[in-house]
Amino acid sequence: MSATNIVPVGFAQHDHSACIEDAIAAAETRCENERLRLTPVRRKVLEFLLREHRALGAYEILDLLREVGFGSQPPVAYRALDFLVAHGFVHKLERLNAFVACAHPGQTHSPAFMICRLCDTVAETQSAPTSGALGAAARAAGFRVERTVVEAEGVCPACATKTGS
Amino acid sequence: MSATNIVPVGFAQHDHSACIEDAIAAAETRCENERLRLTPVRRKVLEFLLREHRALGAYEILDLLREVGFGSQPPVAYRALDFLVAHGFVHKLERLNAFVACAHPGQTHSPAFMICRLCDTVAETQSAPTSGALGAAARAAGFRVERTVVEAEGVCPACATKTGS
DNA sequence: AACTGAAATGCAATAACATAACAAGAAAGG
DNA sequence: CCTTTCTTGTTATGTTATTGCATTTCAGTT
Repeated sequence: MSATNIVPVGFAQHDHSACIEDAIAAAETRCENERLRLTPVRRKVLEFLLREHRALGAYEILDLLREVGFGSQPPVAYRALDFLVAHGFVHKLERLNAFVACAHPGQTHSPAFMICRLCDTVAETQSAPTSGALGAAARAAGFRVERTVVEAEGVCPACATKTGS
Repeated sequence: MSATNIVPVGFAQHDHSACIEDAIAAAETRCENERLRLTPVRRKVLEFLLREHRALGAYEILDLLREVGFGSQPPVAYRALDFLVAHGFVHKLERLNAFVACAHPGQTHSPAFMICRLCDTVAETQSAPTSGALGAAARAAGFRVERTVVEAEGVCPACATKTGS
């Protein structure tokens, strides 16, 4: 992994239309390889999340699904999200009860997030759960860590500049 | 801070009645010093959380409040919890949408939690948000971290033993 | 092509979590 | 005592998430 892979992209400009296409294509490839089914609903949900490039609530996603003619009951969205989260295409932000497309698809990762409380922009980066204070505490306690939620709330560079703080 | 302070207590036996009394007394002292009002409802909620020594949902707390004669509408519980969380007596577990009494009252801290997915026991420890991968990413991105959510999900020692895994 | 079992979807209902808005009461400070 | 502020009680509503069940679709097999 090169050093640039761990630089968050959420607070920077980038070629967005290409990033969507690439991400969809990568997801398709991976689903084929692993015999997973990227069905129309699932694909559409992933596409919405990539397009918006921000955290969306399940009901926002549901509204978008309705607009394009899919079922509009909550389970439709939640099931698609469950699939996408289970396979690492999407992450859930526990702090916001919302979902974002994974910014580092394909890499095994323990994601960590920076969430701007002013503009709600989210940047994904990597955490290292087994090193650091938490890993040490878990080893000391005999706790087996299977998954970590790491979310930092604060102010992103753009908002810090705007508000002059 | 001595090394023993970072050892989680959530997976170990301890003198529980003493720990409740001490924590309540400490909260009272601190509220007096800081001109905070530990009102009957707030005190009772803190007491419930200390007594149960596990994460309780707001509606579980509400049921307990009802049983002892307080108002039983959601805002009653949420307001007490808001106060207790704001002043560090209680933490919210974003992963569970539930609340636990702080295990390290008085210390300034960025809490981190280990949550057993089998028995729901929660142990609190310390995280070091500014060091480690997340801190480095935040500095690199120019993101100002104000608060961190660090929650590890996994299996506690007791459940690992029970299930033989 | 028909059969079968597993997976996915559609849908209705409901559960679980959380807040807004306003009236009434209690405490602190003058 | 009076005013201001904080706290509580209550009604109503908003938001997030799941359960259960019937139906359809899909992959693999006959």
